Amino acid sequence: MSTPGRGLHGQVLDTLGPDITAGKYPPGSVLRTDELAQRFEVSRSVMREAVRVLESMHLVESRRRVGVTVLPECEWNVYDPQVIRWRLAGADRPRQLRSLTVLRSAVEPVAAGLAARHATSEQCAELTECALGMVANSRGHKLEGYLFHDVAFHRVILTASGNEMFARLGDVVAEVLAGRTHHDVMFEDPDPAAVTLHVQVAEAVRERDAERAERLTREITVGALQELDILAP
Amino acid sequence: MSTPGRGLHGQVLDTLGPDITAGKYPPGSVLRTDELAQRFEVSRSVMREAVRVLESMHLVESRRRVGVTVLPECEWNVYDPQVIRWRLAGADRPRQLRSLTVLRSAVEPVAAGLAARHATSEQCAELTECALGMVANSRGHKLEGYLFHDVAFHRVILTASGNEMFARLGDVVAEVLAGRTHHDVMFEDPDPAAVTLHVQVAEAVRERDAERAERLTREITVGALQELDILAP
DNA sequence: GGGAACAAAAAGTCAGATTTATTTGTCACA
DNA sequence: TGTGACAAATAAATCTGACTTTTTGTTCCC
Repeated sequence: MSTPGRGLHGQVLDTLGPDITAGKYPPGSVLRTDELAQRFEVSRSVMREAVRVLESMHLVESRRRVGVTVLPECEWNVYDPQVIRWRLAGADRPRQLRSLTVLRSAVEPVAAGLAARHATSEQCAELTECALGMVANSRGHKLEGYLFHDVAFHRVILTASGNEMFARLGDVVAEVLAGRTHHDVMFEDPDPAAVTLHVQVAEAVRERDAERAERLTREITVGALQELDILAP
Repeated sequence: MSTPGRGLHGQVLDTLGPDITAGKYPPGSVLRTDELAQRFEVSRSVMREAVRVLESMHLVESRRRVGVTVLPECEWNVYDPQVIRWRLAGADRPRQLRSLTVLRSAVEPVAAGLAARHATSEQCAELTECALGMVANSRGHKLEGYLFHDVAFHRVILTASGNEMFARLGDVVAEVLAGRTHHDVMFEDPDPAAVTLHVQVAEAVRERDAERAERLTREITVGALQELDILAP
């Protein structure tokens, strides 16, 4: 996944990024460039490049005479795919998954509604194909095959919405779905009701029924929220 | 706004970033570090830092023996606040505003529903205060005062939702609202119906009525969509 | 006790040398 | 003619050391 170690500075980030997002250095901690360069056995220039990237993610702030200060969590660019991966790999993975699932529950229904209006006929076909793939893999512990088509399905919806911001959430959704299948408990076959809903969403989009596509997708995301016990009592 | 020119590499980014996001260098264009360093009259090290930042935003890709390649728009980290600002400052500002407004319409209603469940009493008080501020500035061409309270209102909603991903959209919403007031036509006083809706949302949150808060906020965002002529025929 | 001058610390900048990976072209051999 | 290996060219990647600038804290004098 992603691009591990594209250059020395990338390798430094692969350790330093997760360390920071994991809270190893509490907000306000001060690091010094020279010290870091020594620790990672790289030149100062390489270390500076790494710091610049962390700075662009608002994970740290570099100030003269002070050093590289770790910023509080509320400043981080939590939409940066790299930051998301680092956080998902760390200890607060569960909390991160909850945040992302709530985001999904807000975005995907609207995206589905837009997809019903803007999807090309190719995208409609893709969608149907994905839904059928999900059905075909919904019984008999074929979880990987199911996941593959599930991810593809939601990617098509987000892309077909015609909104670039939605489209870019495809990777996030993929990460969340993969996380649910691999890390969390999902020994059993997927919920048949969920499978049916996906098929119906594909139908609704094909029939240009925006309202129905939105409502059905909302049911899917409500299910995702319930799996994580996120809901009102 | 933001932090212009934090170091030489920042100044380089202030021109190179907008240039790239404006499409001045079409996707696939190849830039060379040395050439750029000469053009901007900075050392190669500074140029490299700038390139690293652009690379972390997925605006460009740097490869040996090839150079710095500009990536297609679909690769960009469109949620990066810096990228958003650059694009809003450029020629496709209208398209960007539409994307962001659609995102708002998806996120804010859900955020309001969550805020009704999780808002602290201080946040409820803030919300009421903001709504009252909007009312007070809703007549007599007090657009700046209105904008100030409007931005604050939506920030509180997003923060009070308790979801960090939502909270981080505060700046985006601020940008969109400011854009509407300053750039687009808004000579007249704001729509009285919108003002009333804000007051009612504050009420709903205070009374912990999640469903009503969500529904009312959806009405607000539908209004925002209509202003930009984004809606079904 | 307050303000100005001074000193130290750390990031910021630059320039040159060197290394490394990738592409591209060439040449020999099948 | 095509294909493989090998060599050269190229531009990024890295390292190093010297120098600059800004900020902060201290000290000294009034």
